[in-house]
Amino acid sequence: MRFSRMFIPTLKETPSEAEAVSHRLLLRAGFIRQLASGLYIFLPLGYRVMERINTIIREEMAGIGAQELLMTVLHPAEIWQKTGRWEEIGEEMFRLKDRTGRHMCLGMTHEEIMAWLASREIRSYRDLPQIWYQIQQKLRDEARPKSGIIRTREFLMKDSYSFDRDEEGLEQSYRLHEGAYHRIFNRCGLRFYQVESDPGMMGGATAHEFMAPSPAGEDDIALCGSCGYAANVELARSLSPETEAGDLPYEEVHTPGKRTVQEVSEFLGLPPSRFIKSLLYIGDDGPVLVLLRGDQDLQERKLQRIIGPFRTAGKEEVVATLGVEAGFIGPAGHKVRIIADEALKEGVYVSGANRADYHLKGLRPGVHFDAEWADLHIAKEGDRCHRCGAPLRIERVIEIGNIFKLGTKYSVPLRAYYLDENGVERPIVMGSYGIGPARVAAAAVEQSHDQDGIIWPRAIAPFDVTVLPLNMADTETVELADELYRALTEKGLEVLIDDRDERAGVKFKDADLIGIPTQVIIGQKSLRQGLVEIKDRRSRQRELVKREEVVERVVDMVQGSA
RNA sequence: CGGGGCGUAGCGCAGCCUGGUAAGCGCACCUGCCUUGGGAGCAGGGGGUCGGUGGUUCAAAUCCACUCGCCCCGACCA
Repeated sequence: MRFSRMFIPTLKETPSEAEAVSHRLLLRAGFIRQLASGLYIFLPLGYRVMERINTIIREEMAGIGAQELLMTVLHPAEIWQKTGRWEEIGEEMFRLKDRTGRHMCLGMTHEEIMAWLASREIRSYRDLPQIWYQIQQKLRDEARPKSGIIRTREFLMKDSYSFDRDEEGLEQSYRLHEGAYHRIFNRCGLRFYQVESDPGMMGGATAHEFMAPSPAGEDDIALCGSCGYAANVELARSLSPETEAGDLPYEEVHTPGKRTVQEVSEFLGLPPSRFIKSLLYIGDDGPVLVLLRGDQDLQERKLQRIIGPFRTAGKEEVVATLGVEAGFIGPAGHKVRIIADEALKEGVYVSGANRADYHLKGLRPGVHFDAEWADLHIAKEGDRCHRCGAPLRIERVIEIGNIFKLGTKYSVPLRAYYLDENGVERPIVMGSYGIGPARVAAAAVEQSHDQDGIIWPRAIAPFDVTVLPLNMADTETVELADELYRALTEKGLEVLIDDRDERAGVKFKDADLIGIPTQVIIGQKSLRQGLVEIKDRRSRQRELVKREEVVERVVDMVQGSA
């Protein structure tokens, strides 16, 4: 491909709206353009990267026997109504009517449609198992699109769905995907973790996410370097640091105006971990008092899993429900449901005395109050692993893929049943598995760049090699460049030749920005000695090679580390 | 949806507080000369209803109201 004929609008300056590294670089290097909030156009370079990622995905999906198909973007409402998600999902779903007034939506995922297809076509256990996948546009009216290509309203997604007879079959399909995902992300050159995740509204029990570490991410994961425990902090368990031991006499103390743990802690000279935080939430089934150790914070997802949707209680609600104002609430003597974090099971604590301006020392769980025990706190850096006790670390990550065991959540309402050997009708057991190719690309840029630009992993770079004839006015340079371009292309490499009539500096800057892994630089000075320079974008190392040996050397480089 | 910020030429910005003499700079773009190993130089040139609407005023990029759009933090994220 000739640079002069390819649409590569590079930018010297960063558009002001771009914050995330991947957003800035993809914009500057001419890979993407923004159409509106959360809507991005992939320019030729960006599209090439996406296609290379998709090719890797297709190869690995084929490797586990998955079959590619293509569904529609527009869905009739009835199918979504059957599973209840038409109502469950709020404003995030784009909805519209066709000309006859029929309700439709734009597909944000395809569990329903896949199950619908299966319900019509799969009759017998002999038809199972199946794995169907597509690489299809998804639309979600995101509350807050952000970070360039990482969170958009319209995005490409590889989504596959497995159909099995039973849990055992599902387990196998799940493992196949797990393996394929590891191969895909490795081939794409990403650093990533597989972590336990919250199945959430997808239903089902087991779910994992594939997470690429990056400060531009939106999730945090907890990792144990010792036993390998890895989980999204939404559900990560952890042991809080031991609290200071020492008995406290059971007594009420006057704490005028001291409400927060911080204030009372300083006032009484005791560490926050000796306190019980009492927080009132209002769930669908009424108020719930949540108890946490003073040095911990509530992981709302964990509470939600126990009591469903909830909100914090207002000031008046606190007084009306508990008879005391916030700041002096204690765990004892209330009629509301009380759920306490497990970290409070042992020890002697200080808490509110249920009386304005007073706190209570010497509180013992099981003696002075009772509660349901649950894991409620957010796992923090420095907490210990609940499995092996080693310290946990927390990392910020981009979710690049996920795998869910769905079970029969979609097959039952959509009547996707098959007949087993005994002629018994059984629901198909499903799994669903996603990968966001654009996030893979963004994560690659986030993880692999320097001051000058992108450094593409070889397997997903828009081109394998770029040829830079520095002086287009020099016939010998141009001729050699063309010759090398042809020879490299014949070797099966994707080559971009910068044939623009630009100064050397411009070509160097653009080449580094765009991030093609190997640069072949043809300058007059070296050429007079019959030498051509080969530069590795990542290491920045240059080597001078005899002009006859360039092709062989470049092919080695490209294939060597691919 | 709550909080914050920003809309002036393709991009990055100044001007706004203190209304008039304020449509300006750098880059990019076009023409010519020159130059060719890290975003050159000189000369000439094109391009902007100052996001939109309404108001205040003799006069609005500048003040006021409304509105649209974009970004960031949070909530949400099937």
